[in-house]
Amino acid sequence: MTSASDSVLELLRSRGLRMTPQRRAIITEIMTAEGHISPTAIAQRVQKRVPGVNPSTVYRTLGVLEDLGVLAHAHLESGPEYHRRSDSQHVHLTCSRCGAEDSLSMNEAERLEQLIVRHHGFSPDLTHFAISGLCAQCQKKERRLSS
Amino acid sequence: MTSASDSVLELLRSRGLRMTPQRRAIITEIMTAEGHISPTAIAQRVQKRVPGVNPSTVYRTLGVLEDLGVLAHAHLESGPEYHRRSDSQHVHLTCSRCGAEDSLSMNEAERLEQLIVRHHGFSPDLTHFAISGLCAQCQKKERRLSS
DNA sequence: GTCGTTGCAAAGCGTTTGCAACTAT
DNA sequence: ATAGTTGCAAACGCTTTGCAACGAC
Repeated sequence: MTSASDSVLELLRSRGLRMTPQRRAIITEIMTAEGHISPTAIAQRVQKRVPGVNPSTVYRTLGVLEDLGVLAHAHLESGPEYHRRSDSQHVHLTCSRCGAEDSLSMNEAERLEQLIVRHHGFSPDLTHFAISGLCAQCQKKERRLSS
Repeated sequence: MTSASDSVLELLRSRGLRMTPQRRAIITEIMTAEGHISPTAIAQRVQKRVPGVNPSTVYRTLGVLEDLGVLAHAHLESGPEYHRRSDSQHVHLTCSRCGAEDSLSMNEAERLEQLIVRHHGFSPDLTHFAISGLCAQCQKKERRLSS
């Protein structure tokens, strides 16, 4: 976590960018967050640690970190979510009925990606958009309703 | 097209809802649109035919039609897009580099869906979110850059 | 001292909502 | 006449922007 911040620091420096208290707080927040987190949520959490950090600073920092390749964002039903690029390694499955979230391992995802690339020449990144559908429980409920 | 509007009319009636000139215009626009179309675009096009139609009416109508099962929406990189539910039958592939759009046939999509449902019990709807990635051309360009 | 960064306030954009007037039925 | 529907204007939530003050280097 500290080491993660440090390597980001180096990256920033190498591009003539600076490490400020605000950036440090934002980076810490994301590095300790589990999975993905929305810009708004980051703004709120950072506020608690370092009062006075403006949302626009959060957005600008997220942009910088994404350009540097430290972060990436994905689109879930609720909107954009950021995560460390180093663990983008899962595909979001979100149930459109109950909102439950599950995920595909990268192994499984890669098999799917290979199928697509083989037949289309298109090389998909299944982590960028979520996959919507019905979880096992809700499938049963739907069957009950329709019968 | 006329028959499509007519069947929607019946659906509305059967639920105690009404067919107004505004709705007729919106329905016509979507029924003649190719593939998918954004709420904003619908609003603009409808404006040209029937000046004075308010965007909020468009949003409300889209909601009604989606509840009735006539329409569905998908999430592309540019935001939500509506389409006739009857031809939701393709998966959007969008190139994150050049923006090119391609699509997967439902045959291909179903194979993928089966793979997921088999291993996860989760029944995906691959039409709801686009799939991001690199088109064949952009893959080559990326390779050139990184070498 | 330089130049990247921040906060602020304002504006942007797409979307939603309350309400009174309207109109399809 | 009875609801459902509309336009309007306002508010919404998220995000972006211009700019002057600030602060990391």
